[in-house]
Amino acid sequence: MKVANLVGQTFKEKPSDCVIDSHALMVRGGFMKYVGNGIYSEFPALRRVTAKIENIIRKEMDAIDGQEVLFPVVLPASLWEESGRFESVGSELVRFKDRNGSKHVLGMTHEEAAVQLVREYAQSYARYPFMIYQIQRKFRDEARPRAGMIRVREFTMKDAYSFHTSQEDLDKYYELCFQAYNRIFQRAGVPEVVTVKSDSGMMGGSVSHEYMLLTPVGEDSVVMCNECDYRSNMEAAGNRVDNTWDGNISEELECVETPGCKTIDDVCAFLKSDVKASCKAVVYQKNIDDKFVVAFVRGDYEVNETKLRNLVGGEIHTAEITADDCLVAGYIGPYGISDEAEVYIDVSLKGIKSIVAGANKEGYHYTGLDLERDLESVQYVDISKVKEGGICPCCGKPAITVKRGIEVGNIFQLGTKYTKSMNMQYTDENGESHYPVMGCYGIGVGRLAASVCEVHHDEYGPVWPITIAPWEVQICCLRADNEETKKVADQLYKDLMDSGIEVIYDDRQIRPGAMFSDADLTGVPIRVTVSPRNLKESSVEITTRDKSVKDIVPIEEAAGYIQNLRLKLFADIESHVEDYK
RNA sequence: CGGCGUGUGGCUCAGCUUGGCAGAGCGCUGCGUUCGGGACGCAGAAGCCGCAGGUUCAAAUCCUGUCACGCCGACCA
Repeated sequence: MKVANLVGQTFKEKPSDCVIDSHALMVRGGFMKYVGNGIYSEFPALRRVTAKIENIIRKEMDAIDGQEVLFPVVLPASLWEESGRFESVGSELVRFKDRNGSKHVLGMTHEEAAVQLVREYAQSYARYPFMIYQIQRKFRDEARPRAGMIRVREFTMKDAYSFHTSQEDLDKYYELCFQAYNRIFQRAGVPEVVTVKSDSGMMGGSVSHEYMLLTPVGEDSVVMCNECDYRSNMEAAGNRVDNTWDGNISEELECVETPGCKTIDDVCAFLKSDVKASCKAVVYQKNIDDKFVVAFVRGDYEVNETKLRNLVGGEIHTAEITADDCLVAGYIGPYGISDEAEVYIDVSLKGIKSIVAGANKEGYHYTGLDLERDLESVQYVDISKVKEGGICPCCGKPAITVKRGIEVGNIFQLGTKYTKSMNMQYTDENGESHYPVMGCYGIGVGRLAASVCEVHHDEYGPVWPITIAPWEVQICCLRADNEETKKVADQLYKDLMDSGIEVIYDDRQIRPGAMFSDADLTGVPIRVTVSPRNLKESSVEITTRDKSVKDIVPIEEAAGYIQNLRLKLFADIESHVEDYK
């Protein structure tokens, strides 16, 4: 391929709407073009990257006996009505009617389609276990697309679905898939992807993990322990709080006037008390009947809405409290609260002897509240967000750290949620019917490409790992108007192509600065510079995009040198790929 | 869905306060000089100033509405 013919344009200036580096570089480098909100087209350079990622995924899925299939993008609503998700999923699911008025959806995930595909086939236990997967476009009408290709509405995803006759068999396969995923990310050149326990959300099921690429621009919070292997995403992270400090002593319960103090900071400043010994109320309402749900956490903690939602057992939304309600906004406390509200008390309040809390009366707070002494009964639940420096729920040391990450993949144990609702059964050895248990496994292809760029780039452009780079070698022919130079570069291009190396060749008659800048933006790992200056020494210059190699090599040795360097770069990445245990 | 902001050649933006011929740089086309980190000169093409309505002799500029996009939040496999 010649740069001169490559469809896609580079830009010198950063587009104004690009906030993160990978987005700006991928637009500037001619990798992608904006089409609409959360919708992008891929130019050839990016398509080559995503195709390579897809092939890495394909190989690893096939290695664990996956079989590639293809589901439709448009699915009849009736399928989603079977599983109940036509109603339960929010407006991310695009629903529409065809010309006959029958309802359809755009596939945002394909559990239903997977069950539909195999429920007749897999009626005998002898067919199990098996896994099917596809690599295909999905559309999710996200509330807020952002960060270029990292969070989009239309995207390519590999989604896999496995079917088993027992939980034990699913466990075994889940572990296999867990390892296959590690290998995929290692092969894609990002061994720094970490796995975390996660909340399974709308997918249902119990066990699930997310694969997170740690980067400050990530939109998810990852909770990690510096002392042990504990890792979790914020939603699923258990919180432990140490409430043994000097001065945590009992005091008398007293109702004091706190005029105009509606926030925790106001109250603590007014009463000159420690935030640690305060109680914050966060009020929600149930979506079904608007009943109030009051969450009490220690003043310096935040509510983890996912954990609360799981406890409440239904959807909740932030409450709007009016004067007519049973709650007094700004002065809500656990002592003397209306029994019309559902109350949850967080573990962060456990063991505090003297708490400042709202008095459920306009302008008043209690001091000296001891929940275990003053309330009839206290049941502590875990509904707060973990904090930096918190206590690890695994090893018990105060070594929790919170980092940002991009979720590049996830795996779930679905159980029988879909096989039951969609009535998929098989007959076992004894002639009895059972519902198979399922696992599902996803990887966002475009998001992975963008994430790799986000983690591997410098100020001039992406630094693609050779396994997913759009090309392996780039030839820069400086002074292509010079006959001798052009001849050598042409010959090298031909030689490399003949030996099966993926080469992009820049023989445009542009100034060196512009050519180097464009090459940096393309991010090809190996660069060969052919120029009159090097030819004086009968040599060419060979460098790597990450600047670790910079050599002057005689022309006749160049092709061999490049092939060796190329193999070395592949081997470097392969050395990080773990074998199956 | 709430808050803030932005819409002017392909890209980055000025012009809007105080209404008066639609501008610059990059990019693009041609010619010439240059040539190892985004050169320079000359000549050129390219604009429903987001859209609709209003005020006015006159609107990119003022008013009203609307749409789109971005950021923060809510939400999210």
